[in-house]
Amino acid sequence: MPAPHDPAHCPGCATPDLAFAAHDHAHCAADALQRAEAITAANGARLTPVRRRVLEILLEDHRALGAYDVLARLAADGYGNQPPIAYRALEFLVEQGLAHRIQRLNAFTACAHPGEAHAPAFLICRVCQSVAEATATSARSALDAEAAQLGFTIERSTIEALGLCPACQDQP
Amino acid sequence: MPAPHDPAHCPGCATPDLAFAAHDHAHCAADALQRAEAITAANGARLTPVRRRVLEILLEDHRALGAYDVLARLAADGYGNQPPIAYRALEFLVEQGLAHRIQRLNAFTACAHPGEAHAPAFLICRVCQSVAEATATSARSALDAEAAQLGFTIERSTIEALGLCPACQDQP
DNA sequence: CATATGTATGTAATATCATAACAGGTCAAC
DNA sequence: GTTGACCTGTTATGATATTACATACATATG
Ligand SMILES: [Zn+2]
Ligand SMILES: [Zn+2]
Ligand SMILES: [Zn+2]
Ligand SMILES: [Zn+2]
Repeated sequence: MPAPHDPAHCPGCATPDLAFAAHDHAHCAADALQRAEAITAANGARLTPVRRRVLEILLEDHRALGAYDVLARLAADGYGNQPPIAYRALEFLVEQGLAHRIQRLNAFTACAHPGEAHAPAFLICRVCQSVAEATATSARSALDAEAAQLGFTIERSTIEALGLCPACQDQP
Repeated sequence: MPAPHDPAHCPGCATPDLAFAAHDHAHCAADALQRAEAITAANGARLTPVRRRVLEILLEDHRALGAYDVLARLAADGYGNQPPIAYRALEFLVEQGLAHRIQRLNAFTACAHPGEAHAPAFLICRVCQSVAEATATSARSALDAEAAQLGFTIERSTIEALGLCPACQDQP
């Protein structure tokens, strides 16, 4: 088990929204898993083996996986291979704030900021399929303001963008 | 054929984002259809009977319809009843900027500002299912700025919000 | 007018994504 | 040790979307 560490002094943790930047992803993933344990415990929820495994799979890289992709991986690991197995675990992770659903892709990705209140925006590279979770605080406030003008109360928002990540802009 | 009119002096046209406001929706829809004729003509595209009918169906109110809902309506009108009939017409309308896809609902809605460059945000009421197309210019700029910081270039964005429209907030 | 070409529509088959409903297992509280 | 809550396994089905190919229509050209 990795030693607990202080995010404020960790080079990996200091850089936000690092999906597109070179970073110690093993650290990134291990840290997320460790937080997941703490968060679920605090919520009185159980991070069971399947659920934990699904999170590990999502954490393998900064991409989004469809439920059936996850399911195939689970089946290979000896878990059940029927859709509800994957959908239930994914739903749990989303409820606990450990994963997000990407509407545009009908897919799921691990949350980059578990346990922190945040308004995420997702930047999806149409070439390499990587997905970065950016902070959309200002976009979200602008949206709230616009909605308020029309008398609409926002409960949940979806902010996603499709385009080219830094790496894929350089080799067209 | 309705007489052409000057949007700047038309009460219906003067109020933007009127989905939630009481308005002359017949005017709203007729105007959109008339614009659609002009836009497709200008683009050298053909607003054929099916395509026109699909747009009319979407314009019936400020809601989003699934492809199969549209398809059922088309079939009732004597058009083909296989999925591609609906999907192709919808795709055409989206390409021409006459309709938008609502990712969250797997559904389509008529564009409220056809022919105008605009960054739309969709406000979806979870009670009455109405969908308002708001202008998300400032939210979109904020998103562009955040993306630019990460070196990401946005090509298309999806901004959607789920919540309560003014009418549904009053009767909970 | 005849025919070639591009574009639109009709249809069948299939792929992909998602949920309902129920059965059985685990675990802790009582 | 029984109860009840929750989790997992399984079957079946529903909802959304695309591929591939055939046919019909428009219009451009000889
Ligand atoms: Zn990482
Ligand atoms: Zn997140
Ligand atoms: Zn209207
Ligand atoms: Zn629009």
